Amino acid sequence: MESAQLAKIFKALGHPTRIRIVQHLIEIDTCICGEIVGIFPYSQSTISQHLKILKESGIVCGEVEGPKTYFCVDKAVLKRLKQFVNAL
Amino acid sequence: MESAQLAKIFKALGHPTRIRIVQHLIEIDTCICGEIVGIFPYSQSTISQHLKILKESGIVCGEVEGPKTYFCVDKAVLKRLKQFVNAL
DNA sequence: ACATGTCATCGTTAAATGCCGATTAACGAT
DNA sequence: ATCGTTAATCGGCATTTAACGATGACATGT
Repeated sequence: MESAQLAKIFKALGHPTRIRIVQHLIEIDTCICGEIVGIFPYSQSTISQHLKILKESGIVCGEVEGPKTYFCVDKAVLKRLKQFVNAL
Repeated sequence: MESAQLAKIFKALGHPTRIRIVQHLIEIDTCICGEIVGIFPYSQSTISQHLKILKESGIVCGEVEGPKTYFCVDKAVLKRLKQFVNAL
């Protein structure tokens, strides 16, 4: 992985709320935006924006199912991230 | 480690140049600011600023030795970072 | 004492970020 | 066809970031 792509992932994780979203997604395996909105003291649009950033970095993926979108952590990307960090 | 401190480290690594600075510091073990300036196409002030951000996150530490400052990666912090990422 | 080398900091600029409320889009149920 | 639910996007705002050149601080060599 090149530093530009890695930087994007690190940048995405460079916000407390987004770290906790990722942690929650790993625990829960998958969940919809609305559930995450219920956990944090931020508006729906803000959480949606955070999810967009996480998605764009590649660490999280979302699957549209009807009106809902199911989010989950991309395990392959997470694995690559772990490999990179461990190689440091 | 709490998500606020971790986010700071991730944020610090959320820039391609800063990732490469950290990689270089790990390879070289320790080096002065001027050497890093010579590697990247950025001004001395910009590199100094990047080093400051890395230092403030805790992942890098600098030791003033006369007119020079020797930078190196804080291995304890790096270890904690690895532990956190691996626990994801 | 003075010049040199090394680095941090200041001031500035353009761009990006974080947050919000409001709007829009799309689906499912009535 | 309309309504409620869900989520993405838009416009706006204040703040932060990334980059630069210029300046300042300090130790060392002459």
